[in-house]
Order: sequence, then C-alpha cells, then structure tokens
Amino acid sequence: MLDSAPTLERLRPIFADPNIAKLNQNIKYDLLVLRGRGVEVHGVSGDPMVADYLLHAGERTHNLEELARRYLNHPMVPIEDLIGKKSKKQPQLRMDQVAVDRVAAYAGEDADAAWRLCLHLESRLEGPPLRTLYDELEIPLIEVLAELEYNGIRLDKKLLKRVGDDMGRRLEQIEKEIYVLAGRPFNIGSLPQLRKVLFEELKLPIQGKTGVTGAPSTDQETLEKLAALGLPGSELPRKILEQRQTAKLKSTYVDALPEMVNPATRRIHASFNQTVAATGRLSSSDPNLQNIPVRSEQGREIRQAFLPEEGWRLLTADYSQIELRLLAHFTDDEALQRAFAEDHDVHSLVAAQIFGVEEGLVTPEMRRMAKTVNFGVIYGMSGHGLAVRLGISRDEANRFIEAYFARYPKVLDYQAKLLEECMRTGYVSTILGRRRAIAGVRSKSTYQQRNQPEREAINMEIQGSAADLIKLAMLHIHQRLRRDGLRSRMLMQIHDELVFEAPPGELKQLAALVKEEMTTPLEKELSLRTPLKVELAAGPNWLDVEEIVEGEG
DNA sequence: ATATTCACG
DNA sequence: ACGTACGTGAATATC
Repeated sequence: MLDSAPTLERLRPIFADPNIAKLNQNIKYDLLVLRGRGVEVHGVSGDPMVADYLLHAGERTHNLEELARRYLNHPMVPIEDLIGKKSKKQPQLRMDQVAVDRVAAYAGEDADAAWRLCLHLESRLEGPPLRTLYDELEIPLIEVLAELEYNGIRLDKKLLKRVGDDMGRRLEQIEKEIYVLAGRPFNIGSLPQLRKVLFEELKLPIQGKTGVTGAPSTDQETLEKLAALGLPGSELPRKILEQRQTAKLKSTYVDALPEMVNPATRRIHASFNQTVAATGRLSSSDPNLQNIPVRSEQGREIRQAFLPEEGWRLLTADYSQIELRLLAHFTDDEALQRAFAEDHDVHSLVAAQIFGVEEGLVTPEMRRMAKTVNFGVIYGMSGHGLAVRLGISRDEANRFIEAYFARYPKVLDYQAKLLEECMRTGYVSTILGRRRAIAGVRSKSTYQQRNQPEREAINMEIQGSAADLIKLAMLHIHQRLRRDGLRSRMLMQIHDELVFEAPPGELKQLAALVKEEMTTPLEKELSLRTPLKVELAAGPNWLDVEEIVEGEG
C-alpha cells in the first residue's frame, strides 16, 4: 500500500510534477498527509467537494457518500464497516489494522467515486463564472489552506495554565456567592435549574422566551435586563453573567487550546474549511481560530498566548471596513465612495447625515448609533431589529432607517434590484460570480417586513464578495512569498484579517508585500469603485501588536 | 440528537 | 400574534 516507503519514493516525482493532474475528494487532506511525510504535491486539478460547494453552497454537507448517492446513485460502503463506529471521542481502528483486501476494495471505491464525481460536477460548472472561480480561485486555494493548517501556530501553554488557575479560583468564589444569593446550591450550567431559581424561587419577571421550546430566556441580554431592575434578587443575574463569561472562556479556550497542541510540532494545527459557509467564507474548526476572544478584557488575555516561532514576529493585516467599502462599490453611492476615497470616518459621516448635524458636532453616542445602522444595512435590517440593538422604540428606529434611505437612496435601489434579480434567477452572485441559491424572496417587500430569505439575499453579495477578495489576496500572497523566496509564513485567516509570522529582519518586506497584494491588484482586477485599505500591526504575540505606520522605522 | 448560550467577523 | 439583523463553531446539559 501507499504506506510503504519505497512506494512513496517511487511516487514522489509524480506528486511533485505540476503537469500531472491530481484530484480527490477533500484533497487538502491528502496534501497534508503527504506533506507530513515530506512529499510535496503540485498539480492539484480538482476536488468534487469543492465543485459541489460552488454549485450548491449552503447544502448541509458535500461529503463523498452524499455526492455519490446524489449524482451517481451509488450507495458507498460506509467506512464504519471497516473501522468501527463513527465517533469523535472513541478511538477508531486504523487502516493498517484492517485486512489489505478489504482496505483495497474500500479505497478503490473511494477513488473511483471521486474521479467520476469530479468529471460530472466539473462539467456542470459550465465555463465562467463558476468554472473560472473553481480553476483560478478555489482549487489553487486548497494548497494555501493546506499550508496554513500545516504551519499551525505556537501557543504559550504556561501562560494559559496561569490564566486557567486564576479563573478556576475566581469561579469557585463566584459560585459560592451565587449559592448564597440563590439561597441554595444548584447547577448553574443547567438551564432548567437556573430558570427555576430565577423565575420561580426568586420570582424575577420573565423577559423573553427562547425560539424553539418557548422556555424563559436566560441569555446575556435577559440577565442584563434583570440586573438593571434593582429588585430584590437582582444581584444574582449580575453574578451569573460573570460566572458565565469566565466559565465560557475557561472551557472553550483556556482549557481546550493546550490540549490541541501537537506534541511533534508543538503548535496548534486547526482546520480551515472551504465548503461550509453558504456565503463563500472560510470556517475554522478543531480548534476554531476565527473566534478567539478579543472584545472583553478577560478574553484578550487569551490572545497573548498565540505566539510566533521563537525569535520571530507576528504580523496582522486587517481590511478596514471592507463590507462598507463593497456597499459603496455596489450601490455606486457617491457620498460613500468619496468618504472612502478621502479616508474619512464613514460612521461619523452617516451619523451627521441621519441626525442632520455638521460632522464636527457628531457625538460618540451618535456615531455609535450610526455604526449600528451601517451594520444593519449590510444585514438587511428591519425596524424591529434595529430598535432592539439600539434600545429605542420601533418608531424611532424606523425614523432612523427612513433618514438613512432618504440620504442614501441608492442603497435602497440597490437592495430592491438585488432582491428582484434573486427572485428572477433564484440566486445571488458575488463580485466574482459565486452563487448562493435563495428561495422565498418576494416581490417588492419593504424593509419593515423583510423575511429571512430576503435578509440572507441582501447580506450575501457583500459578505460573499468580501470573502472572494480575501481569498484572492491569500492566493496572490502565497505566490509572492514563494517567488520572492521569503521564509515568512501565513498562519490564519479571520474573515477580514490575515496573520503571518516573520523571521528576524523580514518583517518590513513581508508587511509591504502583504499590504500591496491585499489592495492595489484587487482594486484594478475587479475595477473597484472604492479603494481598499489595510491596517498592519506587528508584535511578539497576537494581543500586543502595534500598528505599522508606513515610512516609519 | 437537540436546544441554548456565547465566542468571533 | 409572533419572531426579527448576516455568517460561523464549541461547550454544556438534557432528552
């Protein structure tokens, strides 16, 4: 089998030859396994999983079993038949513990299905834009993602141990205080028990119900309302909030991350999934590196544990306001475009417009509200949704939206046109022609009464186009790093941010290259009507990065 | 397996 | 009358 070293050596030149096409289901996995054995693969030409993702983004899975059933009408032999029950926890049999003839039959069926599915699905991509997206973006990106996963990132286990011990002590303390306030001990993590304490024993007023079962909510928003009531028993929700935050950070990050460090590389190797998000974004798992805490002070400590290679520096490159810039591009609104062209503060500008004041008189509160409105526009906001987030009445929220659309009529026209096209064709397209099918869009609905599909449609073009842009940038950066012979490595993508590590002396060159590839070529290639802006920062860990100002140092 | 909550963009 | 902003992944408890 492939496992034997002589066979691998014989295949090495074939794998290395970019002119010999290779395809497989989830071929990124093969790249990683082979790279782990020192074998480089070039010439990746296809992957049915990725082809199906471009054809049907938003399907629950694009796994081989599903694809074979759907397109080949062929039920695959379940892998459980070979290696035992499928389970994330339970250790499975390995292939080398299974009889060779059974493995061969299974592997043969897999390879055959992948090959036939690739032919079939690729023919369905039918030229531009999907086939171009496949051949020139998603397939080449596989190699880049494999490299991100292979590179991994170093973690400061000692720091997390200290933080975890502190949190453990803090939790013991808070939990004692909670039991006193509740009048008895109970399992704070159990929603039924917590509801009983809050709403039955302490008789606090129910603030809202959960979506599916209609049970009383106990989420952050609810607990904050309860804490603000000033009733007897209002101390408790405050403490619960504190306990929740600390318990969440400890279990999800501080305790879990050190367990994920690969002892051989002493780094964390997450997955960057290419076929999950309906909009074209990547997702990350095992662990998820795209939701590492940053907003709370307590959470930010965790970022400090993400380190570059010893003696190297971490570099972060963030797109500034990429979604609003794309809104300006798509709507062709001149005021928004000018704001970005002149690098103005777009939240302040919108605040001035919707509050009807000079930009110099915009207060931080007005700016904060305008920022919420700006995000709302990208999400297809309703009056109600905006009201909840701003803590104002629905009427007031509607007046804000009216004021916004009165000043930015092109945004309203743009959204109406997008919905109309979605209704006609059944899908929404991004800047590179990526498609997401959306059913349930109605003709001329107003923003007050938009339904879920209509909001999804409105969000797709912008969120998906931002995903297109950063994927393209990753591809270009990867090629430049090779061409220019840099040792720097790309480590992570967090939707509008890329993270790199640079060896001593290479930071400036890397920073310049990254900034360039994330902006100018994309603006030109895609004829963007708004410039892109990238903010660079570097430091000894992911928290303590300092902005790199051009022409400095 | 499902529901809830909460971490991120 | 009601549920209401878009996209994710993980932990926990309960069924």
